[in-house]
Amino acid sequence: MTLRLHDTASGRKEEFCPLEPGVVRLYTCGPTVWNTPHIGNYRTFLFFDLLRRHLAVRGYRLRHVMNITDVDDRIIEQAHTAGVGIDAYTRPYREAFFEDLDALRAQRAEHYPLATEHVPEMVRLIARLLDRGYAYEAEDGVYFRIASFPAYGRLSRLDRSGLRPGARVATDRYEKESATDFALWKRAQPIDEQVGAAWDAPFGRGRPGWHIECSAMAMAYLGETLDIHAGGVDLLFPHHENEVAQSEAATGERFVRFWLHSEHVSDSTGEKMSKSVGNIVTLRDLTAAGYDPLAVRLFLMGNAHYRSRLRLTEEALHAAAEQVRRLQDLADRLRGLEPGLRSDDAALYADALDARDAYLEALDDDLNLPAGLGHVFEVVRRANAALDAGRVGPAGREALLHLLETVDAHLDVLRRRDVELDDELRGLIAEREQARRARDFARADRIRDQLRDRGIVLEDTRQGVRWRRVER
RNA sequence: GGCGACGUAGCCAAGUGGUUAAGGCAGGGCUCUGCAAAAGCCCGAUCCCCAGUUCGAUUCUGGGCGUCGCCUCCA
Repeated sequence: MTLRLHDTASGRKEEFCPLEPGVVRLYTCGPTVWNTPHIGNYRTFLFFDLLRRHLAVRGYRLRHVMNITDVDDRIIEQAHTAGVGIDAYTRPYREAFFEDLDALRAQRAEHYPLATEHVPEMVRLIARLLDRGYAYEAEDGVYFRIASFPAYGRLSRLDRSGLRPGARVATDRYEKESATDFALWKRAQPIDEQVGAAWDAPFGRGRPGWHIECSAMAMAYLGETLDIHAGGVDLLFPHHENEVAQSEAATGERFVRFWLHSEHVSDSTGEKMSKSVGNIVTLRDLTAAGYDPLAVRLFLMGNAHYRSRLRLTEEALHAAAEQVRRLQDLADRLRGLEPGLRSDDAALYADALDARDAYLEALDDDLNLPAGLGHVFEVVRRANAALDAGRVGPAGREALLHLLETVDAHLDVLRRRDVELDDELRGLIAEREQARRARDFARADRIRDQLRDRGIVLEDTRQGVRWRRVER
């Protein structure tokens, strides 16, 4: 089976094949570092992670670029209010972003270019657009002339005549030929100078518009044509539409071969999570509530297909946490199995291999991880039953571990986080063991309840006591 | 107003023109256990409504109802 991906431009799943054999040029829209990202942002970033990992599973080398927008209106305003430059203002958010990516185990892209470090590339691109007549200078900046690009609106399927008239014109502070023309360059205002957000350019000192940043950096690192450009659906219009217009107008080449868009996360009522609505939940909120980042990872990545909306609820998060635990526990059981002592269940061996094929096939079908996990958990159940019955031998063990390894190439939840117990908790567990050996079960149970209240659950097994942390 | 998506068991969710509509969570019963936990077994669906196409539709078409998104900064 070949990898098929849903391309927004065609509206269909298309067979994926990179321009250059074996190498994928991937550009993904990264964060604007003006504030703490919320879970919705991370869903998108984990979608990128899933895409990356599956491309790697399919043998492609990756050239993945993810921009970091460190200059824009909000950053300038916030920095000014805080009385610092934009670099100082954005630094903590940039650092927090990478910390969160690590906590969620998102693989690193090959490049994370900062917008402020690629202004010359943007200036050159704007100059090119001016030369070719696709852009014009106005009093307050340089604009892209949408009327000069007939294909405008094709990607997002928006008819320009259908754009709601009025709103944008009435509120826009900038002067331009047409209401829908967008800024490539904004002339420096005093506030920009104060926070260090102004650069020299042939067409006047100023700062880049948001859209031009992605085109310039994508082309700087990956060339004029990208295999895949991905982002959240809310970027489809106008951001990606604008990127296509300015990039293709400048180069005359096709900018993107595959457009991939991931859906939103909504709150428990079904409304889109966004800063303006004020219903955002951050990763920190969830970890503070006792959720394992790996459960959050599985929830964001695998609870629903990336093109359908994901509703954040406690039940769904708990379900994800349980799935992580079940996978980890099965892996532990299999690793701890003494090889060679038991006979194999032939059917289970076949099931494990079949499930692995079905899993990979689901991933090849537009990254359908939820469907793939369905195949996997069916075998998880059978594997546990076989382990209970002592019917897992060397071959079955290998096949099952191979299946888990395959799944973990995407999920990456089997490496346990190092969670430590303090001496007091350790002491309590030892004390309970002593009580149990003395058959003082009342005392043992009391200690167990005590630990449960502190978020530690004990399991007595043949190999001795196991403990794990639980939510809250 | 324009464009679009979705509506599958208590919750999340995959999927298909036709033998039993994946899987997870939650819940109930049971096995195992000192008791638990874990694990396993058993238990759950008029596939939003109506009409049409078809030998046959949850799956296709049309209409309705509902939810949501984009058209403005937004992952």
